[in-house]
Amino acid sequence: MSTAKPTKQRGRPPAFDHEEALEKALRVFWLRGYEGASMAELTEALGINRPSIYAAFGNKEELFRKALGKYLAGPVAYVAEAMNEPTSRQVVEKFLTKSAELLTNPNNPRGCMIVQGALSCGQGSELIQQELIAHRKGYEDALRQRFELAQKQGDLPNSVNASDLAKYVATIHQGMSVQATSGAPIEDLMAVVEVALKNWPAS
Amino acid sequence: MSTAKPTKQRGRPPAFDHEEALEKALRVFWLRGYEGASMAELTEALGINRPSIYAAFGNKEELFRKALGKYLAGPVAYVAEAMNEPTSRQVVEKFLTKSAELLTNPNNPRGCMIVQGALSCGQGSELIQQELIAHRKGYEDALRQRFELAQKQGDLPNSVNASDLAKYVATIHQGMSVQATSGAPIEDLMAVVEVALKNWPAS
DNA sequence: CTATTTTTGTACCTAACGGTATAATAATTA
DNA sequence: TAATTATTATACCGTTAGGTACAAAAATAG
Repeated sequence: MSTAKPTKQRGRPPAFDHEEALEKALRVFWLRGYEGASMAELTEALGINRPSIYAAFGNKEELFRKALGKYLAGPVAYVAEAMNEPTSRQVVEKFLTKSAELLTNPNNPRGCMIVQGALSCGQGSELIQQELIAHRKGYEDALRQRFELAQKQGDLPNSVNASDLAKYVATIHQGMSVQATSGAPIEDLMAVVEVALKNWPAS
Repeated sequence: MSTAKPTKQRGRPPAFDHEEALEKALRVFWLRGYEGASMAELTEALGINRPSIYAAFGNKEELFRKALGKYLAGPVAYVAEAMNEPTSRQVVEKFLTKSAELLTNPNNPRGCMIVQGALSCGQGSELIQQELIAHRKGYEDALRQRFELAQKQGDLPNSVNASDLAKYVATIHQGMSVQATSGAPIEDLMAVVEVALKNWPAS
């Protein structure tokens, strides 16, 4: 069967690019959080009319999820890369260093969208809140698994608890996100990373 | 001049206690954050009518500030106490341990109100956001000063940077607040504290 | 050229938001 | 008891929230 879609579409052509619009929505949600971002501000930022947003993305919740997808695939892609570093120490160093860069990058809103998107929220946003919690746990779990691998490979002592260590690194990352939102410059976050890594357990 | 106020007041007696009402408002703001807490939910929780709230506390912003005052004077009073510990190591141990207890206490909402009250927020809440940032910096600065004192007293090496160390501890605390909101039990936070303290610089 | 399809733009919906006018109520003072 | 004072309770204000009905517009298909 031929599912190759024809280049010529039937109706009136869309006046905006979905990916560009999502990129703009991402910036608003990143800055304001899920609840803090109003549809009015989003409409303004996307430069397209409200019914077009709803036709293209569903509703505010769906728009947030799709913008979050862009966030995961773009600015946060370094996390998966960091896991491929040869040793646990290098994994953490890369993860935290890249985090410090992202969290304070002047081209972005400050802080991490997964941390701040819906940390405290009103009664209507618990679903989004839970989804972000799940994402945070996912990253923490990836660290834990990587540390367990490191223990098998022998670059991390078996005496340490991989789960605790992962939670420690995740805690540092989340704290740095708060620090970035408070205005801490990258130098300060780098200093924190250095302190945090000063005594990394080595075999 | 006699400014001693008479025990008998003039008009209709208030039907609620200001301090109790503030305590209830505190719980709602603590759980929901500044924006996430609606006046409807606050009115419900306080059990008094809306005009009475406005008459007693001004408006939502003022109510938040007064509830925050209760938070600072009550649940968070341990921070000032922790500074009186004899050594910098003990200061941090007490600060972080007590934090872990508070952040996960089942009698409270999860997490720290100063961290989560208005981390990301909409356009109307930047003032509250800035005030909470100032409070976070205040605590961090208290740690820094305490560490500088410790260096003078000789229980902390002069080679370390007191400012960086304070930011490190504040980052751990703020990260633990996020972890608590994500559902981490106290044991996990205690384990993080242990890792964080494992190699505290000693003279 | 006409019919069909899809998106756009205007204008609007209901509900919830923070906040308040106003009158009834319950105490004290004279 | 009558006047005064402060608080309560009802009912409501204008604004903003997220979301949509509907017709005009711009393309393709026959």
